Amino acid sequence: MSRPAPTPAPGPGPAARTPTAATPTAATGRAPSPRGRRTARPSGDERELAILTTAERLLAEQPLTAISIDDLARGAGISRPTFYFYFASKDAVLLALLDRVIAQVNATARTVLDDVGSDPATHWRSAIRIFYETFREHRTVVVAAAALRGSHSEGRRLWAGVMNLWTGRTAAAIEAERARGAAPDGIPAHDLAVILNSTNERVLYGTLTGDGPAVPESTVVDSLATVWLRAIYGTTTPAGR
Amino acid sequence: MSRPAPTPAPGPGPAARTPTAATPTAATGRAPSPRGRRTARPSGDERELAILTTAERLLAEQPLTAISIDDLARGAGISRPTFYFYFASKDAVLLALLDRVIAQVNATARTVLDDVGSDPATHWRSAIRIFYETFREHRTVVVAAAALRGSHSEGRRLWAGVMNLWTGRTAAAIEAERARGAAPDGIPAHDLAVILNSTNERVLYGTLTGDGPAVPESTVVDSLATVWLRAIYGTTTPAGR
DNA sequence: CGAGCCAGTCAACGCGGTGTTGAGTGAAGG
DNA sequence: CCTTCACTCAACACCGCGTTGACTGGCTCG
Repeated sequence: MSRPAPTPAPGPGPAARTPTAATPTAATGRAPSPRGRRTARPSGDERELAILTTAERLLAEQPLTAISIDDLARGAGISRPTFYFYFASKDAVLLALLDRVIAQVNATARTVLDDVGSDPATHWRSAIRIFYETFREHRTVVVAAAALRGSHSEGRRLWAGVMNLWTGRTAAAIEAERARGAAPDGIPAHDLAVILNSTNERVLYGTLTGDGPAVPESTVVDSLATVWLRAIYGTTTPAGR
Repeated sequence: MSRPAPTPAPGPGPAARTPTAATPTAATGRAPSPRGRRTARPSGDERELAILTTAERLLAEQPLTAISIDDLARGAGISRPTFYFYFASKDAVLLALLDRVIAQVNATARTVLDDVGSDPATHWRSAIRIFYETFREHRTVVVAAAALRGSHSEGRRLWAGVMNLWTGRTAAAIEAERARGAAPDGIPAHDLAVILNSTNERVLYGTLTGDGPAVPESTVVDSLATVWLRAIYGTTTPAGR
């Protein structure tokens, strides 16, 4: 009964070490122990962080399903029941990890992409590059999260949120380009934005995991950028014969 | 010890009911009982089929992880140990299901797409439509298989095979179009093929599951076709300002 | 300063799912 | 008839999960 109540973020603890960087992100586990912990007793945060880094390390070698909670606990130097004091489940750990990645990609994107773009080509290209770099840097987490998405509703929701944000921005940018007469109509801007962002997600995933046919790392960004430009600015094709 | 030896396909049984339609597809489970069964004692095949249909039925309501082997066995009117006589694991069942879908999409595609195309636009469009129809018809299996792909190496391999086949065809068709001067260069044909097929996979998945931002069912095929045409035939963009 | 609270910890338990063993049964078939 | 072989299942061993309940040691407040 000493479990922390469903209070997500009580106040700024002394140490600035809080791992879950941004986004509200509800807890994962069914019932009992939601994510956060109340006070800032130092050892506590260290443990939480130890769990996260252990998870990231193990994920580099094996899929989430092959990692037991006991592995995570041992890796962090605690017992299995103690693990549950910090996280409600394995999934919750991965979700916390994913939170950090999402926060980073969003933050980076904001600093670079706020201007609509004097030169559209480089504008779109740099947006793609940011996605690529962040995915690449945290590939283990991203790959594991993609797997989670298939079976875990909370994971799906989280990912859907990210995609919504990005397709929203993309759609707005496309509409702006259309408004100034630079891009043709033909597909609703929102749908086109969904398609292009889906493309990035799937292609980058394939390139970074390397299963199935994939685009080589050295040229993914350029190839994707070319497809984006053609899809956004290209006319509906003469398709001659 | 009466378990069937690792013989995948011994000879054509009397009944033409063999469920695993095409592709060699090694067994899934770690060690003991690989997929097939030897002779054609009728009750045997019926059982195997009963398991498959039960799986497909249950998948319509719940994810694979929520389905226990006992559910499958009971649904087919057998006990749990007996289940293992037919399949090595839950995953093997899904893989068998997926085999059928793959065989169907490949077969359908072959009948429709063999000619290079008098009218490119409709050619590409009908290729996309076939994918869409088949995905749609077996959406539960496809969705479950996509989830499996994240954690199961055999599932990954199977899916990679399909994608290889399709990107190969697409790349060949693109190169043919380039050869006759109808399409420009700019991206290696193979890479473009990978990108476009990845796009289809991800977008159709999103549309059929409905999580995250998605393209409406009524227009997916058209929108995708437009993107394909622009990506294949569009020039590298004037991108003016 | 002593009482009490509270973050933090873990041995031990119960549960549900998995895969295996070993003993059967009944129909073909020599 | 007696063997063989496809097929079946009760019972078992095992593992990972999530929970309980008891314990500890530092902090705070009367």
